Amino acid sequence: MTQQKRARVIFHVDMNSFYASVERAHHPEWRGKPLAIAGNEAERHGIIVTSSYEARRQGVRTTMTVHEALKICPNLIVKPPDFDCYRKTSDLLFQLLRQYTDQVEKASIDEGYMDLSQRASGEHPLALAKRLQQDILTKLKLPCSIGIAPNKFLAKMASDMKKPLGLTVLRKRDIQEKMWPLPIGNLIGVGKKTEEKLKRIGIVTIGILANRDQSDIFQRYGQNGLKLWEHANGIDARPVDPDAWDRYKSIGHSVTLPQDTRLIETIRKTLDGLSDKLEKKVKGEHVASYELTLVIRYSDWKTQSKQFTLNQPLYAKETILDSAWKLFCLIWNGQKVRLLGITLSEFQPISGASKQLDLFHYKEDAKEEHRYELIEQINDQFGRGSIQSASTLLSE
DNA sequence: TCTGGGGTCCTAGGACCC
DNA sequence: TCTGGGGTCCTAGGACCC
Repeated sequence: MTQQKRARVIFHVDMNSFYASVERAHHPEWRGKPLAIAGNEAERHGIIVTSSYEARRQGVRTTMTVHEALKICPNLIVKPPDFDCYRKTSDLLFQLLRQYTDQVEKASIDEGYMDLSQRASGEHPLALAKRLQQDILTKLKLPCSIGIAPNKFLAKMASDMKKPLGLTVLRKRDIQEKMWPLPIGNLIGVGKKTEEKLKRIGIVTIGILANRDQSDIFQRYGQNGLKLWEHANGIDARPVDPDAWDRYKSIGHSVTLPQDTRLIETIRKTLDGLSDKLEKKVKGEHVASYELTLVIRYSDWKTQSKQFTLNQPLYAKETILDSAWKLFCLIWNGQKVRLLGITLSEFQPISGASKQLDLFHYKEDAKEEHRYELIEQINDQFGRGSIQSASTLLSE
């Protein structure tokens, strides 16, 4: 006989305008004022990353340019981002969450899931959430919203329903009343493109999707559509996975150039800088990569990428740069470049039994040897002489 | 609306094999 | 001989999220 499974108790903790709130915790004089976090406009990094609720009330939105934002909100305080500080604050936040349960999954820098099904105390979930929210507010001076539901998806929808400082319970039996009337664009996973597609066949609310024929949705929109249909019906079996965050699938860096360029020196220098950052990151994670992807974005926003699988582990700046440069020379169409990116993937821990060598402290000649082997492999795969011709390009 | 940077997942089409 | 069909693997590109 099948036993009725007890509903899980999942929290989704979502920090309210996290970067702006962190800045405000450090700058009390900004309290109650419209504040936005944005990069340097002159270098074309000037878009709003996040903003305080005061700024949002005046119409400031994420991805707006600073220029636009200042037009509609002239008294806006614009602060460049301090990601190191946000990461440290995030660490403190998750330490705090883990005092409540070890079943905590970090989903991004400012949001996480908690599975409180097995909590020892008989405390009501809503009371517990209230206590947690107050705890975060008192200890970190940061506001958050918490969604309480029987699965991750519903918990995330719930935390989204009331901001800032919201506490929302979304049970299965609340779906029809609380979730189905919402516009289809509010469903997590439905972006602009999908919203348009769904609206074209009359699906304008979450409820309409939920009540459409499941196999019809699958036939039209495949795996993605099926997932959306399940979510619209409150179905989501994904467990809270405390280790998910540590299992990186890829690590990448990209940068939009101050100006679109064809200058080979600028491109080479940019790739050099990205390789440098990647080496540091990969070292910190104690992994080596067996796959590299180069991304080029052109003036017209067209994006090109090329992936390269290596039979030698990749972890040193020189070899990352060699591979990236090689791929650039292979795929560049000669048009002005707007953005360059390098992403590493297919990792293996370097402390593992597979490699006895301490990869980061080995001798220079071994390093040269390794680099040579890599260039050989690149040449084998893409044709001899291309690295040399790349160097020739550079010296022109 | 002239549009950053960090990620994840899915899909369509080609290569290759039997 | 110009020609089937199924399965698997790989890769580039797109959509989405914060």
